[in-house]
Amino acid sequence: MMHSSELLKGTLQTILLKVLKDNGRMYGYELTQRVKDLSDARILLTEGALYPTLHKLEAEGMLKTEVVTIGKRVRKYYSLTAEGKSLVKERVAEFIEFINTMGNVLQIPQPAISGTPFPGEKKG
Amino acid sequence: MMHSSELLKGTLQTILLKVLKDNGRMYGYELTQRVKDLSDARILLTEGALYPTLHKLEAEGMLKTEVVTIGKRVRKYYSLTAEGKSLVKERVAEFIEFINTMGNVLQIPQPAISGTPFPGEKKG
DNA sequence: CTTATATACATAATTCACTTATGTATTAGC
DNA sequence: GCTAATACATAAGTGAATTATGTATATAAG
Repeated sequence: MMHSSELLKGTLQTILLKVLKDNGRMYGYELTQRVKDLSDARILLTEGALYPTLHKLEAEGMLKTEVVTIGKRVRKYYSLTAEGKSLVKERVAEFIEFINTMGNVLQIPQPAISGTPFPGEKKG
Repeated sequence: MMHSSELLKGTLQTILLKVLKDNGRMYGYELTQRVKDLSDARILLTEGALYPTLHKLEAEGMLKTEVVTIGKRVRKYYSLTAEGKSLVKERVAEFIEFINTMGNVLQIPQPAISGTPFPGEKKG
């Protein structure tokens, strides 16, 4: 899923489901780009993780697909099913509980969790 | 490391290092209890994950040990080396960056990350 | 035109942090 | 005397990821 950080493990399904919820129907490559943008290039999805995960979520009935041909290119659009929408809520709630728990264990002061996206970064 | 949540993966070293920093020298079993307390029983370290990780951190020079005999019981106390202290800072900073990044990707509103430990839970 | 890069999908082999299972031994509670 | 808690340790197995590979179209640069 990513070059660095062991921490991303276990977050892939949550990320894909939530980004699909927020953006409506999207195709695989588009998802990688959206996540790259949202994370300021900190999370770079690899195909080896992405496609098997999408296939799995589809097989489980969380996602439905629609194949669209653009010229000679084939795109497979994914969107949430009713079950999928329910799963997103669970997963995001679980993630929030996780960070609150970790915040207590690691004794992280509140100001450390900033409202500002990517503070202190430089352009260019 | 835990029954539920795939999310804990990759957090074990960070947890152990930070709890050792905050509590000084501790032994393995004590660490499992401290983490259980701090997490309101949400994070239950298993020995199969705990001991190999402690051994690895010791082998890497991040922890030093001291064996103490209490009656006929043997306790192995772990504490941070100078290198270990430096590693804690890195790891905690990395974790904070991780949750800020995830907060942006998942579009989690600030109030969701509460200053109150374990809101809404019930006793007993 | 040719080459490199970006777009777009897919799967197989491998890795590695974890879970599960197992083993040993002391101490405390009923 | 039995069970649970304390206290350490390691081996086998799992599964979500990485890495590697494959196919094919579109575009920009030389």
